Amino acid sequence: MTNPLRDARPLPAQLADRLRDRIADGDWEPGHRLPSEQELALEYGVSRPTVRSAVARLVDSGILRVRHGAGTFVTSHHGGIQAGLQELRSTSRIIAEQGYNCEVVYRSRELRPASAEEAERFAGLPGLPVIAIERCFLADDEVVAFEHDLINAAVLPDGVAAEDISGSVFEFMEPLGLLPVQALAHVRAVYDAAIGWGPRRPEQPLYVCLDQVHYLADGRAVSWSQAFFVEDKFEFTLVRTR
Amino acid sequence: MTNPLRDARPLPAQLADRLRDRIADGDWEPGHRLPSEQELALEYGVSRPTVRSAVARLVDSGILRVRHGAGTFVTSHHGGIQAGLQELRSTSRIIAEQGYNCEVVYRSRELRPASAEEAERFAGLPGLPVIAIERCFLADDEVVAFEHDLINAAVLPDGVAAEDISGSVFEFMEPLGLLPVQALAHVRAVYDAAIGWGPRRPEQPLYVCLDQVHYLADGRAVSWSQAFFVEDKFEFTLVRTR
DNA sequence: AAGTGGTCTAGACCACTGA
DNA sequence: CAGTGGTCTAGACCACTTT
Repeated sequence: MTNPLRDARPLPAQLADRLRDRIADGDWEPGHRLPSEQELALEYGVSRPTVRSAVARLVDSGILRVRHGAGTFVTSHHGGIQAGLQELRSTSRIIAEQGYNCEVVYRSRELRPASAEEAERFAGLPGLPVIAIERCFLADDEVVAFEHDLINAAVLPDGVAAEDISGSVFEFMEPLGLLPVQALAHVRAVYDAAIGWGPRRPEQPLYVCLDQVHYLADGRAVSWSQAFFVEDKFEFTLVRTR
Repeated sequence: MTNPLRDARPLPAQLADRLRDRIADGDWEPGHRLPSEQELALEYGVSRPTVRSAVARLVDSGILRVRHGAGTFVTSHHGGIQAGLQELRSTSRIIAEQGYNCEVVYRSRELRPASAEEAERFAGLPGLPVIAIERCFLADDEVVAFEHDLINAAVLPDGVAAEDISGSVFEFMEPLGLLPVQALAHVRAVYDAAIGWGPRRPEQPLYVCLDQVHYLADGRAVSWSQAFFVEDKFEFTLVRTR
């Protein structure tokens, strides 16, 4: 059976957060060299592969740069909200961690049966109850993303209503023990005036779309999320290796 | 499998290719379970972490699906050219490996000094010699991508001319020992009629742009590539983990 | 030469699946 | 229950950078 107590995040992700915080706090300035992987392993009481995995995450996010034989260095970064594509984080958290004031505005929230196409995403039958959400994200009062979410209501405990959800979906799911641990994402470019809404929508309806299904630790699909990031407001980085 | 070759690719990448080939050959059909990680490790003479790393690459590409406790399964795939974003492969190879006939058409090839902005990408000075290339990729006679490349001519051996380059840039660089091992990529959405050219350009000028700098094993930046993938012709997949 | 990151191994222990 | 994948460790050896 599933053990609800043992859903701590993996060590590399925890360590990456601690290192990210130290950099954000100015503990290590841009250009500065971090302690060696060996030293970090000792300091945090983990193995060197775990340190390497944590560092790799921050390299993906564009925060660190590694130079073979020389060391690991803090990069200085440019415009846009930095986001590593490979790390699964809630949109609001990505925005907030960059020092912006993040606000989430809901346009609609509705419990309804899923269409055949929608149900297929959850490997479920048509008519499966889902909570459909439309919302947008603001960073310092500027619209930076729109998001369409479909939450599989079958995995939610009884008595949860669509109106209970506000702000971050991740923060809503976490106390229920339903935090997604993995997402299978597709990347698309979208040019569609029907996506944006509200008075502050961007002039040009051009978006990077992350179409992703979120999975729980037990493999169940918990949500289907289509996030539309306003082009130029985000800086999506990615490390590709041979 | 001890690895006697000096500049061989990492074992996980080699193993991923061998598994990919076996799947392409129909050795394992969609839906079928692969041998366990332990068995694959024995069969190929590598450790289990190496097998896991290889499998992770194929999961990123959408070719495999892993079910905890049950096994690793071959997925059946849909439309578009499948490409895992995290794996660095040449555009022509991605297309060819999906069974399409890949053709590369060059529009221009030119040796010239880099502008200030361009040189910055290479951490070089303005005036740095670069080879600028414009080309497009066809899969089964259909245009699927346009690409602008800038190759740092300072890393090329003397006597190499812009006209020597044809087909895949990777295949041109490999025998020179200048194969990139890593790319730092930015993902953007682009809607611009100035990108496409030629009689077969797509009706709608909407692209997923991979803006990437390629690095050699010694850390030198060797090329700056802006690849514009025609929306809907590619299926870029990505696994995001917590 | 010393110290750094790059790669890979062997193996331990856990959680999950399916018979 | 046996077998599978999920996670993490300890350490070996190599290539590279710096002194």
